Amino acid sequence: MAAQKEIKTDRRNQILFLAGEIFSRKGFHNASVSDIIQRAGIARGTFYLYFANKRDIFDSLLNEVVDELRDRIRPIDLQQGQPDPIVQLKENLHRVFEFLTQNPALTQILLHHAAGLDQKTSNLLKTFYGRVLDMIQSSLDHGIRMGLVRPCDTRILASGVMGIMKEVADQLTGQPQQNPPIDQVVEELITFGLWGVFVQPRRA
Amino acid sequence: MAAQKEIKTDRRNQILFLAGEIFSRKGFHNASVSDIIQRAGIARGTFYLYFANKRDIFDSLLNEVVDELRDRIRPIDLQQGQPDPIVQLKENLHRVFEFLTQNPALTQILLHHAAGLDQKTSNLLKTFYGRVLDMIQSSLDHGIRMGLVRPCDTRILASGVMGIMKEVADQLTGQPQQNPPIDQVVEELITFGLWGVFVQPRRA
Amino acid sequence: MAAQKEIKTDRRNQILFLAGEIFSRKGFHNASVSDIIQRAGIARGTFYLYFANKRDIFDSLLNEVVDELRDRIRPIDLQQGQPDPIVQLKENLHRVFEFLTQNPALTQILLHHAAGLDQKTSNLLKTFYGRVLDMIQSSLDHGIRMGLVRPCDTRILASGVMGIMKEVADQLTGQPQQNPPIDQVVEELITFGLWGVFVQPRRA
Amino acid sequence: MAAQKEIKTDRRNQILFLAGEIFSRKGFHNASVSDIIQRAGIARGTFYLYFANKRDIFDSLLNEVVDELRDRIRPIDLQQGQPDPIVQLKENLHRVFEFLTQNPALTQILLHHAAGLDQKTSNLLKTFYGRVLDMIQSSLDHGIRMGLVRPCDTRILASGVMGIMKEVADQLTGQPQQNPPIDQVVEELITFGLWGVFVQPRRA
DNA sequence: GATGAATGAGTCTTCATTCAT
DNA sequence: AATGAATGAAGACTCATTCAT
Repeated sequence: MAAQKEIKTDRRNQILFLAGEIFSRKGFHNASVSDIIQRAGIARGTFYLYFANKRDIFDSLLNEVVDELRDRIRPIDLQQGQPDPIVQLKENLHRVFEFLTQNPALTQILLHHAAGLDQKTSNLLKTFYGRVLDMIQSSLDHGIRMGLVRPCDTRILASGVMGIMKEVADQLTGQPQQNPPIDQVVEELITFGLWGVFVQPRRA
Repeated sequence: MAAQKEIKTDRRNQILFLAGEIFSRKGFHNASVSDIIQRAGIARGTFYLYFANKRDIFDSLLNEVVDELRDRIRPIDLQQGQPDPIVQLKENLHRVFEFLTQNPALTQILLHHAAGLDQKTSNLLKTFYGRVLDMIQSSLDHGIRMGLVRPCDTRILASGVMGIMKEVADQLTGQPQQNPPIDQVVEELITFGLWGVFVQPRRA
Repeated sequence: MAAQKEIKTDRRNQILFLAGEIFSRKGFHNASVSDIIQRAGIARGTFYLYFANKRDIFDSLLNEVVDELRDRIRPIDLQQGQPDPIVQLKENLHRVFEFLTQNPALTQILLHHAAGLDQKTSNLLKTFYGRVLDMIQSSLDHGIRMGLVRPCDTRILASGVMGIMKEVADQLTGQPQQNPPIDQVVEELITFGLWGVFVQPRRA
Repeated sequence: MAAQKEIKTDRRNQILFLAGEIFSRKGFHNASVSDIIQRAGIARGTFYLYFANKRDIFDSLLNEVVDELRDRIRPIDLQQGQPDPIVQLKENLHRVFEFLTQNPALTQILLHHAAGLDQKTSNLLKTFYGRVLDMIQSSLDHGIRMGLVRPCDTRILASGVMGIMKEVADQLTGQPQQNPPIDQVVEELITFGLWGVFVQPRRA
């Protein structure tokens, strides 16, 4: 029974994975159920044994990324005894980019094919990104209060920070290519976020 | 004759504008020609008097943004006698955000509904964004050579910079809301890009 | 007023003629009103000043051929004092082929584009061809009674005779080419119809 | 598997047959896919399971006639030991009329609804009829050289002969009716073609 | 009379989903 | 569980015809 279940799960996951590649390449509307079953080598009816409909399989993929990212993004703990906040930040970025680069198809789906599908998906994304945005913003606010971050419009900069992450993630997964090691990417981004690009230090 | 032509152009532009709102809200596939003609208050045949097909009107909108942005993004001229590079940078950002905030529907189409439509559109975007990316990267490279920018992986940071712009543009146009004045947004972004968020100056 | 009327008639005839060429080349369905007005250099609305609708102009052309052919095909008068029946036959054929070769477009419309348009046109053709068929058959019947024609299934042979005329007419008008003189064509056909192609005389 | 395939072929043939009746009655343009599926008692989508589009099913029907006729029309072999040429001719006619009378719908499609559909179909017909015409003409030429056929304009007479066949075929299939036996029709036509209708033998 | 922008009924075609085997 | 033939709702596009100018 357990073996049965596992087989079923395996089959489901296999279809899911292949569908991910298809959606990633073609987007939701251009990808047809025919594309998926052909790629998976299954019959049309079999598809509907594992997924309620085309939206269902897409949602499954999308939830997979979103859930995993939610897990990997952890609020920065400023209590004493915790690692340095910047180290925590690095670890966050590392965990996120590690997952995304290992799942380029899911990344492309999240970044390019989820927005604007319908209201339900829009809300899902809005909630997810909103939460991340809030986390970034509150970190900045906190930093300002602690005198670590210069005063600024934290809403705008939070957006900027998220934009950096999205675009770099896109760059890293957009096409099969040799990417720099994640550590280096993270290092560059953190340096950029903290001190910008200018050589001349900022004058108060 | 000129009046006639103008009337025809006006009608076309009116349909174009309303279609922009529809596409912006629903995306290409979920928006039907019926939606557009209903919104525009015209007959089905009238639509095809001004546009060859559904793709044609979408492409017209997309080209409109891309062309306009291309016009507004100007390479930074480092020759003597020209305005300070940072001033030029500010002007670029100002021109871009001004257009985008005034055309939220077009912005949403560009950011969310153009990717993955088909190969042709993919190529258009790849070319456009690629050119912008190159411009940013070469500016950074140039800055490094001139000793103004600290050495860094300019490819990654160029992506980051573009990500900032995309995400902020999205933020500013995503929903009807009161946005901060463009000048202030630009100021925040430039400060962020140059010096980051950290109060402590970077140590060599 | 008469001049006016004539002008109107001229314009109508001009459109009619050009439409004939279009229908002849494309057939009723593939020819569009746009094709016709473009060829005639008139506005869309103008077309409907002269013709009630697309069917109307087609019918006008068709009636033109059918009426003219009806005029040119005259029953063979066997009364004494009339020309030899075979001479009358030759004259019939001559009149018919003369008109058809001079109006290749109308011929093609009659032969290829009128059948199967709708019930009304079908009936028109059935009536016209039926009358011709009857005429041929009754001539044969008459000939048999007079001992000039050998006994035969006159229904079948009447069809055959009409088929000869249709196909030869098609051949003569199907494409712009140099045709043999009508007299010669008629001569060949009559010889063929009377004596066939065989050298050996038929034995009783 | 073989049974499956047969079922599928059967269904296809069934649709094909019924579509033939529809096209035969209404012609290509007046027949709608709705007509066909209604007649066949199938769903809209089912139609497109067996045929790529409306043209495809029409072409299939047309090719069916043309291919079959090509098979049934065999060049007359004048070598010694072969049946008398006139016997061969009779057999040709018999095979052709047998097929046509058994497939009146296909015959009507070939004769009335294929011409002028588009360039592709025009070429198909031109090629087919052209080949038949050449065959007839070269037979006549050959007959003249052998002294069996009187000298004549073989191009014109070849057209005439083909016209006979077309028109008689049309007559035999145009409407449900009692036709004379094929043998008798063939006999009449051959006698007509060889010796014409006149009782008086032709004088040199 | 002439114009041509506007109309909308009519068709073809696609594709996600179902269900009998 | 698996299959794939069948379904039909949905949507794009055409083009003959009208009518205000």
